[in-house]
Amino acid sequence: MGERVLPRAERRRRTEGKILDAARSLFAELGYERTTIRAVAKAAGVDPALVMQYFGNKQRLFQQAVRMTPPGGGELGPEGAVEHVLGALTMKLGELPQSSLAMMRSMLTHPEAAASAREALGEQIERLAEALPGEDARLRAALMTLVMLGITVGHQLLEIDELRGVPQEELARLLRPSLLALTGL
Amino acid sequence: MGERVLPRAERRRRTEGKILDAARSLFAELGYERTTIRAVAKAAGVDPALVMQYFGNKQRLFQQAVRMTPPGGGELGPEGAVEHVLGALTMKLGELPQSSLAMMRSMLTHPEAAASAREALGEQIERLAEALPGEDARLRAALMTLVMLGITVGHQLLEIDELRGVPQEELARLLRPSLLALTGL
DNA sequence: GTCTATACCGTGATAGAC
DNA sequence: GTCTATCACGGTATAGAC
Repeated sequence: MGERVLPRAERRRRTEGKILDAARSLFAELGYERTTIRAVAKAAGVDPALVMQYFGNKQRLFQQAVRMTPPGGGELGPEGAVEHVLGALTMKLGELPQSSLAMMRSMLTHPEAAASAREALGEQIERLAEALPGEDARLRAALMTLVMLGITVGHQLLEIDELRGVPQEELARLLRPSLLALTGL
Repeated sequence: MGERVLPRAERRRRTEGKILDAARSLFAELGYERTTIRAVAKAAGVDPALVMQYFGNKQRLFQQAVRMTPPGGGELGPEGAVEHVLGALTMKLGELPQSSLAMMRSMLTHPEAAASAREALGEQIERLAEALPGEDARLRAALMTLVMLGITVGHQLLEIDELRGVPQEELARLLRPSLLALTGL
C-alpha cells in the first residue's frame, strides 16, 4: 500500500487533541467530579472506551487537560511586580486559558487539582517574593497572590454580580493601591 | 405507660443533630461530590436510608448542614468596616464554623453551594457598601470581600505553606493598609 | 413513627470480543 | 484498534420490620 493521507500517528494526535479540548471545556465548567468520561467522549465525538484507552483513567485525563507551561517571569522591582500581577486581569473576558479555569474550578474539591493549584501559586509567590524587599517578602507575596486569586474566583468562577461587566482596567485601577500597600514599601 | 425517658421527638432531634454534625464535617473536608450519604450515615452511627428518610435527598442534607444565620452587622464608618472584615481573620484556627467551610469547599463545583456563596457574599458586600463613600462603593465593597475570600481560601482550604502558622494578628496587620486603600479614602 | 433491607440506574474501570 | 459486557460503588426509591 502507498503512503496514507493521514498517518495513524497524526490521526491519533488529532483525536487526542479533540478529546483534550472537550475535557478542558467540561472540567472548566463543571469541575472534576461532575465531568463524566462519557460526556467528554460525546463532546469529542468518540467512544467513551477510547478515552480510557488513550488516557488510562479520569485522573490522567484531568492532568493532561490542565497541564500548563508556567510563564517564566523576568526581573522586576516591587512596582513591576504589582503590574505583573495586575496584568493577569487585563486578559480580556475570553481570557484565562481554559486549563487554568479547569484547575481552579476543581482546586477545592479534587486533591490533584489542589496540588496543582498549590504548585502554581507557589511558583508565582516565589517569583513575586524575589521582587519584594524585607523579611516577610514571601508572606507578602503570598497575600498578593491570594488577593488576586480571590478576585479571579469571584469574577470568573462565582460570577459575582458587582463585577459583571466591569472593565479590567477599572479593576486594575482600584486594586493597584491595595497591592502596592502589600509590597511593604 | 409512664412518661418516656426520651420522647420520640427529642430522640429524633438528637439523631438529626448527629447526622448534621457528621455531614458538616465531611462536607467541609471533602466537598459535596466526594461526601457520600453512606459515609455520613456511618460517621453518625445510623443507617444510610435513615438519612434519606430525614432529609429527602443529598441536596437538602447539604442545605440544612450549611444553613447559617448571617451575623447582623451594626453601623460603622470605613475604618470600622475594615476592622469588621479583618475580624473574620481573628477567629482562631479552630475558627470558621464548619458550615461556612462546607459551603466554601463546594462553592466552585456544586451549583447550590455557589448560590449560597453568592448570597452570603452579596450580603457582606451590601453591608460594607453602606459604610463606604463614593459612587463605586458596591464595587469597592465587592473587591474587599473577594480579597478576604482569597486569603481565607488560600489559608483554610488550600493551606498554602506561606500562611501556615502565621498568627492572625500578623495577617491583619499586613492586610489592613491594603483594605484601607480599597475603601476609597 | 423510626428505622432497615433491598433493588435500580448512572459512572469509572476492566477484560475481552470483533 | 475499536467497541461491548460486566463489575463495584454511590444516589435514590420502595417495602416492610420493629
